[in-house]
Amino acid sequence: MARPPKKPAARPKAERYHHGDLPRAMLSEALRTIQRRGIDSLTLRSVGEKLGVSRTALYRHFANKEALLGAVAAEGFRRLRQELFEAWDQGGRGRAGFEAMGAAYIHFAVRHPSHYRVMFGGALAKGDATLPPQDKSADAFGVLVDALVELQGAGLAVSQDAHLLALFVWSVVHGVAMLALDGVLHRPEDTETLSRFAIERLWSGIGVGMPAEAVK
Amino acid sequence: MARPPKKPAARPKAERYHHGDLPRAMLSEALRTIQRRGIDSLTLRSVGEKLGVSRTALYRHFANKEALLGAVAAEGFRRLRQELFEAWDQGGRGRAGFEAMGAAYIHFAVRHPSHYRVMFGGALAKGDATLPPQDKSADAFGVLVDALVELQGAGLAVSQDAHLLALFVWSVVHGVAMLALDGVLHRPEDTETLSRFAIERLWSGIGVGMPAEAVK
DNA sequence: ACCTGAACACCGTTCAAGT
DNA sequence: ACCTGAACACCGTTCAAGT
Repeated sequence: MARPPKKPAARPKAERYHHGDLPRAMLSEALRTIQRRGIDSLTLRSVGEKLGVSRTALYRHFANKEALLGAVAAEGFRRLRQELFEAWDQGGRGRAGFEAMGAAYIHFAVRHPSHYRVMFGGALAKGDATLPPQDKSADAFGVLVDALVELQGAGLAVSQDAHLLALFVWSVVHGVAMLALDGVLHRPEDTETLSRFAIERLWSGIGVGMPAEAVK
Repeated sequence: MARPPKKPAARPKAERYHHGDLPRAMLSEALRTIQRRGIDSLTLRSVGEKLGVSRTALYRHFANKEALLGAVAAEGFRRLRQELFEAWDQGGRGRAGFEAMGAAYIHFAVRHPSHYRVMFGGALAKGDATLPPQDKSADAFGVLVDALVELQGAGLAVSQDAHLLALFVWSVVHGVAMLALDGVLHRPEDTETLSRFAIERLWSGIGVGMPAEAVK
């Protein structure tokens, strides 16, 4: 009423995001919410509010909520891919690297339970039509296939279809991760114990070499 | 207006369920919807409508929608438990029985994808407070533990903590099942191939006997 | 080219009221 | 003891309108 508004003033938050990369801001805000309050707390309204933007602004950049979740999933596969490769590479790319990669996979899921759940059962499950242009899960999977091929080349892994081997390895770590997230493993040590056991058994089913030393 | 209603008449559907077991009718209606139209189509309104009952009648028998889903999950574990036991028992309770049990697990998940998803990630994940009185997943798990103990007694399985072994086996079949449901395995044959491979590798990591015949 | 505000259809849930 | 009907708070989404 009283004060003469020379500049538009106010709109402090809106100003911040109008010029920036709104799609990216929405993605990272969605990620934040999912990680900290769970998937049920993610509403388009809350995302808009947090970003100082209308609740329908999202539709200028994403087809709908499902598309936003698809972007969240793709980002998850991108990060998983990187963590897997680092574990494999820094682990020395041998047996130790392989086992580090398995542990890193499970660790990622346990550290980001809600994000991990969005990565699966979401866009992936609804048929290829709604998949993002490049399926980011293929990237993460590719790291695993590459590792197995390299192990085979070094005579460290069984020489069988690498794609099938990789699917098997993925099944095992995915299964352990899901059981952990589903609350079947009640104490954190249980996850650790199963994780170690599974990866060790996995190697003795995949790796070639010592004839399964007697289990004492 | 015109016709004099001697008997209450009408209310043809309501009459049918007032005396019956409404909770059970609601559970099976929910199950039907989930199996045929997916979890997103399950609304309390539709359940009530199908049963000729108010959409809030459900609250007389279940705490809320989540509780209904918990009942759906429990029923799923009950059926899974039975199918696992039958596979194990009819398979001869040896190596063949064990492998039949693994195949039956994956088969159950593939045949009832939405139901299987409700079984996990739902009530199980939300902490012990909301779990049903007796955790029905323990029953299905118990069948697996019993089988492993029996295999150990017959000298067919590695002598190690049966609980840990069972968790490992569960991880593998759960992982294969989830990858199949998540659309990672595109063709049905892929599921079959991975399923067979995983169960065979599983046995050679769990069973005792022939020293891992050379993979040709 | 990007964003808003009102409106719409549809949820789960509560609660006073009925029988 | 069991069920109803209206009401409430909260969704995702559409669309004409603004800049």
